Amino acid sequence: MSRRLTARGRRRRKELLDFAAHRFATNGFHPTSVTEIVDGVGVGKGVFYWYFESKDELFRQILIDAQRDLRRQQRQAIEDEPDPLRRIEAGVRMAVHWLDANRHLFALLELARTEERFAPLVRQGEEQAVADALPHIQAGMDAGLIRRADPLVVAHGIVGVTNTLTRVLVLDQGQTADTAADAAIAFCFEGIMSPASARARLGRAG
Amino acid sequence: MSRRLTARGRRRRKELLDFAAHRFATNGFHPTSVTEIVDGVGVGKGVFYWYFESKDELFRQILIDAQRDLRRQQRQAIEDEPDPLRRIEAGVRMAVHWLDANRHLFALLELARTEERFAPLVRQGEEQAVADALPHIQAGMDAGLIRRADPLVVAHGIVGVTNTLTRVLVLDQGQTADTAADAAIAFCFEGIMSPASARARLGRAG
Amino acid sequence: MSRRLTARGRRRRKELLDFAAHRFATNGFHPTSVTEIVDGVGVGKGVFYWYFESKDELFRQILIDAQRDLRRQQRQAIEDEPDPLRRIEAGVRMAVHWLDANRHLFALLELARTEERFAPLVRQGEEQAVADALPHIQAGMDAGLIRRADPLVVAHGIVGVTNTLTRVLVLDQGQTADTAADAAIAFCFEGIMSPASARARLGRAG
Amino acid sequence: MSRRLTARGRRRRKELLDFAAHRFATNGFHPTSVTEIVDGVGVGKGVFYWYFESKDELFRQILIDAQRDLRRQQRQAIEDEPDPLRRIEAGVRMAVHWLDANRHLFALLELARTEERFAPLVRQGEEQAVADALPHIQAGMDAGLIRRADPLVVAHGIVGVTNTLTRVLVLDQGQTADTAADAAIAFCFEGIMSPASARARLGRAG
DNA sequence: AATGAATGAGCATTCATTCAT
DNA sequence: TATGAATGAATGCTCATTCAT
Repeated sequence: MSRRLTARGRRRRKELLDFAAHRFATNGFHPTSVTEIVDGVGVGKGVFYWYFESKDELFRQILIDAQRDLRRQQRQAIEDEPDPLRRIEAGVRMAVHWLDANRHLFALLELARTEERFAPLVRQGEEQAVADALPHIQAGMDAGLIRRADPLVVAHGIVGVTNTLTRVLVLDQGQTADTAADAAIAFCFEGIMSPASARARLGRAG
Repeated sequence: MSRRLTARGRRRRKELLDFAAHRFATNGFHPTSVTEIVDGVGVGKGVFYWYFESKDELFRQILIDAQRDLRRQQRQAIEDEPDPLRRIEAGVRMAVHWLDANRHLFALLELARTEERFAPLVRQGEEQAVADALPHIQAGMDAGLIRRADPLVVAHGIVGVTNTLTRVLVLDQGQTADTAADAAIAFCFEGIMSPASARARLGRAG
Repeated sequence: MSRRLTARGRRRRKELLDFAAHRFATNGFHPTSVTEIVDGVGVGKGVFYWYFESKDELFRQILIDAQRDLRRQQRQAIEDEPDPLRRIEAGVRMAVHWLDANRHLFALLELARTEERFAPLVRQGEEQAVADALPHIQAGMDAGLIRRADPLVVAHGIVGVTNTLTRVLVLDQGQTADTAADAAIAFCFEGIMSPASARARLGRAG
Repeated sequence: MSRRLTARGRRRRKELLDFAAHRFATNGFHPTSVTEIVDGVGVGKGVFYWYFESKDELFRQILIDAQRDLRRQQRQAIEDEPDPLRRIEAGVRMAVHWLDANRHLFALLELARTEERFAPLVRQGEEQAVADALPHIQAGMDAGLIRRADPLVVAHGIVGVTNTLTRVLVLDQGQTADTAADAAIAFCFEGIMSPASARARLGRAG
């Protein structure tokens, strides 16, 4: 594919991508038919296959675009922060906001992870995100701000808390992105123990 | 469809449930056809519809059974622990072990969450799990072991970290369930900050 | 495929094969749709795929059956003839009659030869037919009844004349199979030269 | 569609005809799409429909051109031969050479004959070829060089042997056109019987 | 003359479900 | 209980053809 497109062509393609993304998120990938998509956009069936090689390829394109957009925004959000912990905080905050604003894409990424055909793409994006976070975590450890631990575990833990709390607090319970971000950051930074019991545990662990 | 079944009938039904669960996890729900399932088990199509009203209902049954099993095992793991933090730890540890041993059901639960038709079932199971955890978290707070915070946030945070780290460390990277459980518990209990910076942050926060 | 079929199933399958063979012969393979076939037989679309793996496979089956039938009849026609030339004559005669009686299959074999996907099947059948004829040609040569020449060329020449004259005389011009068979046999046996000029040519050739 | 074309236009048209002829011969008429053709030639779709009314018309044009070319060459090959048998021999020889050199067109003519839509064109060309041969056959009979028989049968017999042996010996077995021509001429002229048995048969037949 | 974009009927095939036996 | 056979709507995709530019 990768046709050379006119401005009009690029607009059509975008229209199809957006419409499909919303339908996939609402209805699921399999239950959403190509017919449904082209009818929704108001074009003939051939148009779909003019812009995309297949329904699968369209989905892949949506996933790639989504991950690229999130990454770009996270980078921008982070770039001016000098402090490692603040950089992590900014990244988490931006993730929550992005997932809130693009909840259909959030749903799609989770969906894609469950289909062997698309999972590698999601995993790859996630590895990228973790790789992006790693230097800051490392810097935090070097500066004595972050506990010594496997930076990969730290990164994945942060991602897990962020995604889960966004889903529950923002999407299910309707709280604001900022509230959810605060909660996620607090959980990630301090854990659940009280300072007293933490000290006790630390003492035990060495 | 709550037929009264003979022992042989119950075995047949179980066979179908198990085979379908594995196929769904490997291939996806939609791409796995009823024909594929009955062929795999070696029976005719009528048998399927004797035991299950529909393919959807079969999937629902798998989900219900899985959640019931996990819950039962978690309860057993917890019941002898007197200390709230230890109860939480035991719960997390059991979850990681169960998700490791039943990774196809893990995949299925994630899959079901992405399909509006099945998502309520998963959400309901999760709410149940959170409700089960809440008293212990509350007890931990009352005993001064756990930081004061919204217990719901705490519960969901724990679940998020547990699921994510199990997926990444155990399923993707092949580490043992115990290693992953240790990592999850450490992350949840202590967070990522070093004691020093935690003290600083606490001071700031009030 | 090669399902185990009940008597009813075998009848259905035959119905589909016959109907499709006639449609393919009249309309062509590509222009005849599966829908057309199942509608013509008066069954649902699934029935087609219950009995055949694909439209291609159905066509292949038709070709195989046709070639098997022709071969069987030729064998029977020949078996009581003691004289090699008479055996060849009987074979040609039977071929003309069969092609007349099964003109739709005649058309199909020619059609199949033009599609790379099916051509090997036709070529194989033809090689079989030639191989079947070879011993009689050889016997004729050994008995001094047939000119010494490459038996393969002889066999293919006979097949070519037989097919062509059947098509032109019987199918296009409406003459009887017997008339066409006489013409084919005369052409093959004696060629087109007059005895006088043949003698002259023979003298020349040595 | 008999547009007046510039020199460049004529070249483009020829390019499309040639490319299509080869694709049709390799892939079949139906399986070859217009898109495939225009992509192969490196032009847009509009160009195709500028030069040809439809895909069918393009195919018809290829067939007409092919038959015209073969006929012209056969005429030239024959014109200097005074002897009727030599004229027939020259015609057969040229046919074998032409079919060898233009095997894709050979395939196309056979293909076209199997599709009711195009068959009349092929039949017409063949009737033309037969009509062209008839006077020479008649002259041969009048001169006592050719056995008295229906000249039409003689003509079609020759065509059948020529086509078949060319296909088998040249295309399938890779022999030279001249070898095949020799074989075809020998078969047509003398038939398969030995002189002795021919005499016996002649005596019998009258 | 030429292009990229669009059309939409049509195609082979699948599949959840039903039913007669 | 169980089976083989049947249903037919629906699916992803193709393709000859048309059209605005």
